[in-house]
Amino acid sequence: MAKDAAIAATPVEKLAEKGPDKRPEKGVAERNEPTLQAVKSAKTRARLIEAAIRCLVKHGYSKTTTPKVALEAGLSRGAMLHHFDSGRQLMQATLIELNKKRLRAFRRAAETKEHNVRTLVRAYWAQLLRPTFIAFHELATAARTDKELAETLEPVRVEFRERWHELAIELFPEWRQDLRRFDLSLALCQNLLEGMALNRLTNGVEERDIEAVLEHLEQQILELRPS
Amino acid sequence: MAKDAAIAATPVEKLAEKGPDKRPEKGVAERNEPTLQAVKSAKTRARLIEAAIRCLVKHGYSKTTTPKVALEAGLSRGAMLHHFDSGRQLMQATLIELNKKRLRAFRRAAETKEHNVRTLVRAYWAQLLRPTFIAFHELATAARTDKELAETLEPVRVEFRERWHELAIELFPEWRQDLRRFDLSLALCQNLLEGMALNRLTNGVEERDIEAVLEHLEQQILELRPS
DNA sequence: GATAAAAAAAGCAATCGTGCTGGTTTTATT
DNA sequence: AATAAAACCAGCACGATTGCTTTTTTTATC
Repeated sequence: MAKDAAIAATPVEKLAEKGPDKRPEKGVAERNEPTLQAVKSAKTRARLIEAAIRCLVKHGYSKTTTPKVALEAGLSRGAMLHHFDSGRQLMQATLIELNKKRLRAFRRAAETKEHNVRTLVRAYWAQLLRPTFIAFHELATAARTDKELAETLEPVRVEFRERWHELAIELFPEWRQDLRRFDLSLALCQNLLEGMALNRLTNGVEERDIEAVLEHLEQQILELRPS
Repeated sequence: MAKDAAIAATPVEKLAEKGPDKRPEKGVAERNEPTLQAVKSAKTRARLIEAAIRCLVKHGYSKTTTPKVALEAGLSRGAMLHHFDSGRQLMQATLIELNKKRLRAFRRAAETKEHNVRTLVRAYWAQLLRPTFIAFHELATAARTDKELAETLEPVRVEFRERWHELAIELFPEWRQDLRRFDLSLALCQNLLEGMALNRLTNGVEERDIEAVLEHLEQQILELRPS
């Protein structure tokens, strides 16, 4: 992928759905193609993004190339560049999709299980073990030295933080009393778990320590909770 | 760098100092070149490794190429390959050197400052903000999908853990009473701080939260301490 | 000072990834 | 069924990187 960063600064929205702009409704001379072809396009785009995610997990960012992604998606490279003007655009779209996935998983976990600190901590930890997070981390790491990726990542991080904040305060409204401790709890949870998840990827943490850390974190958050 | 992984499995020791094998001492017909040229060789190797570290920090792993490293070191690419048979070997040697740097910084911090929990936490945090850790993280991330790098990283991680463990227990011998809590404290400290350091690199954590987390961690460790 | 070895530089072929262009098939609408 | 617009595929040319080989320079010892 890669290629030296340049000017860029593509609007984030455009990346999310470059696809065929669906004309509103009718129009005399205007051809109003509803969305039958657009659906296929969207599916193909999704397939490419999924393939990109798998490649990031399997080969890592540095070895994730456009031919590999196309092959993984079962498409030709030409078709791929028809949907994404460049390999970089694909990566940016992938980053956005990864964020959506993480947020979806979050909300899902919050809906099904009952809302106590333990389940929420466990739910997040479970998320960090999935490919989605691994791929996200690959891109986040690359974004440190890739201006365009960084520009895509920034709003993503903001949204993630906000959504998580919202969700957590929705589940535990009593925490509204002390937002200071609330933020601390979130920061604690996120950084500790993510750090452990990352270290785990390359044997940087003893497997037997994990459970103890999880339990301790839960205890900590409980003690930080207001009433 | 990169290039598909193959067989490899080079002994780690060899990577650290491939240089000219210094003959023991004397020997009749044996030419006993002491180490005058060897010193220069070692210096050049060090220069290359330093250049590699700077490249990792500046460009990230995926864009760290042999020409860039050679340029950064002020050497020709030919000279570089004279000291390291391949770009990958350089990366492996760099990984080992980074580990040494981290351990050195550790011991240094332990020697100068007085030994209380706060200073040790702060010392580690300070380490995580330095280029050494950034470069290390680039290589650790790459190692996840690079077998050879992973083989180099494994003993590195083991040594780091052991040394840190030794040092900490040396500074706080009272902790020997409860190794369980001791391990927990170390895991807590390492994963939380590293996670925060990594998130910080791409604006993944609010700057104002950092201080609160640090203080909370210190408090936590103090409460985990035996007497 | 001569000489041999190491260090450094320069050059070479091969490979690979990228972006793009031209052409083919599919799909949707009239 | 015709047609136009997509989705898709194959192939090209450029640039970059890699590992290796060959040549020059430095350096150390006799």
